[in-house]
Amino acid sequence: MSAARRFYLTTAIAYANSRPGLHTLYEVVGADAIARWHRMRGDETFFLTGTDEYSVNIAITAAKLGKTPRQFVDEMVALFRAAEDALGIAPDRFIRTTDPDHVRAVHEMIRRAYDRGDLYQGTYEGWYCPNEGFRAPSDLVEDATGVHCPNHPGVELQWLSERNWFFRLSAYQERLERYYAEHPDWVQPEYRRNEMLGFIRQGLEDFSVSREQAPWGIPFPLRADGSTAQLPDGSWDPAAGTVYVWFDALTNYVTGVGFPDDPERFTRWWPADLHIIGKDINRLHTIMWPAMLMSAGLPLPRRVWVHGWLLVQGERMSKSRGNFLDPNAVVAALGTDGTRYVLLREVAFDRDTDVSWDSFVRRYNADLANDFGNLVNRSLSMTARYLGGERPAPRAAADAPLAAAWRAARAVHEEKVAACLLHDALAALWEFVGAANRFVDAEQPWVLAKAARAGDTAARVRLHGVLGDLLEACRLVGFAAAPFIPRTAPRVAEQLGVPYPYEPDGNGGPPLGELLDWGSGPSGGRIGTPVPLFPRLETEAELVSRAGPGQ
RNA sequence: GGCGGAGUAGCUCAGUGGUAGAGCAGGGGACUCAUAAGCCCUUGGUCGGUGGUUCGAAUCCGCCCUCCGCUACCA
Repeated sequence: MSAARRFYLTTAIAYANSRPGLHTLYEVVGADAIARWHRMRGDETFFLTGTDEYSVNIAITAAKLGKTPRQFVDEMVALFRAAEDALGIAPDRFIRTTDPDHVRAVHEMIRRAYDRGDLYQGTYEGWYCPNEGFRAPSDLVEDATGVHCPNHPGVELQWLSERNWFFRLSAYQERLERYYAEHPDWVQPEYRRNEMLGFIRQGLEDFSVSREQAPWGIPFPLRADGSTAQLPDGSWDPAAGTVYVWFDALTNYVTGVGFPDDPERFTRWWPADLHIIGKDINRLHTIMWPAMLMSAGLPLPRRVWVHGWLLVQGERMSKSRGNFLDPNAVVAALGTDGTRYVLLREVAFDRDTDVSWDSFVRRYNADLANDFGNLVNRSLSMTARYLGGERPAPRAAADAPLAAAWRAARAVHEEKVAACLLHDALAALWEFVGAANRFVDAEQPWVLAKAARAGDTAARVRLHGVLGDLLEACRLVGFAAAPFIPRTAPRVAEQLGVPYPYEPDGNGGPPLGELLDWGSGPSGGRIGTPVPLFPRLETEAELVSRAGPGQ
């Protein structure tokens, strides 16, 4: 492990068209855990997340509610931020595409593309659904009454033709292929990379980057002749149109670290180390975005991680399907850390996963209440009862069976976090929790305590060693899992009677690695009061059976 | 249609040539420090189908069935 370095990671910005769903925040929770991991390791970390707020749909929705688009998105953003607080998410910046510095960044990206010769005016035409915008021909259904949008079959489609700016993506096919070849790991998991490579090899078409008839958007900064569209009073000529989604949304990643206002800060943080995105926007991030950056003369992100979806009975959890879970409701039931743990352990970060309340509750009870929570509680209770609350030191690593198990678990855990396989990372940690629970039953401290009370000195020494090892195991898991359960980790430390040197967002304190060596905790002292960390939840079935007939 | 992937215990999955595995769920047991938790044992699968290769196949090859991902302007 090298000395502190800088680590910049981002999530996709969430579309602020309605209240947040758990499936949207899942990605942010995962990114937050990775960000905390880097902060605690001592890396200088910048974690960016935020909201995408411009679109025709948002303007329409706001109008239906009798609000201005700005009022509407302000309300949605407040809901996103509240839900993220409830989930313990601590970004270094929450960016909004409506932020003033983002407008400057978008304009600069467009100017650079224009200067490079990658922007030209052309005509965009196609079937337009008033509810959804332009639809690809492959997305349309045709019947006797004509062509319809599959999502709004009753709405009449219009054939629209607009004069728009286009980005010359076609010119980047070769450069993208070369970049993929020279950076084989830059899109992960590998099968996602292969999909994109296949797409590139099919040939790339230019894409439109402006709209004439979408007033709720960032003003397009250029006129047809390339001159500025800014008016003498500083405002922008509406006749120049607005920026369409690609430049508007993707640019947030550079805005977030100072582009173009603060070149020094930007140079320090860019390129991003990691973009975390959902599989539905892979193409935007691994084909269009790199081409845009090449056009702007900027380095490309080092890695893009493509996660899967949360499914409900095999179907994608989504706002439009209406089958999404309210993050606040889940937090109310499982707690902040319970929700974070269950999301990141139960859902595989590299593919789709079916979820349900039942799966969440079972995972919470099995892993948090029964395995880890109870391990901490039983270890502390025995220490209080048998040793009067004095915390014994763990045995030397060579003499402690758990030390070897820890060494193995820690190595796998660190490897899996680095590989973004967060579910596997937690599994490695919990395998060690299982080893600690088996250790308790193998050693039977209650038998040792009885013998010690009867004057058996060897039993007394062994009791101290066993309980010292157990408390050490609890400490190590508590700190290693802290990026995933950041509000519980300090409580673990407090109950164990050891200091917790990190700030609420994971900054400060020594490099985490120093605290994860067996025996690296403070010696001596007393434990705190044992309090269950994760109260066991009753399943729906248990509640029903307990109520009994006629109740 | 093209390219890619997957079908293994009730559920989620691991297992790429040598007598079928894990976790959870279900059943039984011994214990008692603990959040009626933990620990031990255990029920359960002709490893999608079929035909081959091989001394031997979940594992390699052919065909078939089913499912999924990608196949450009909703974000």
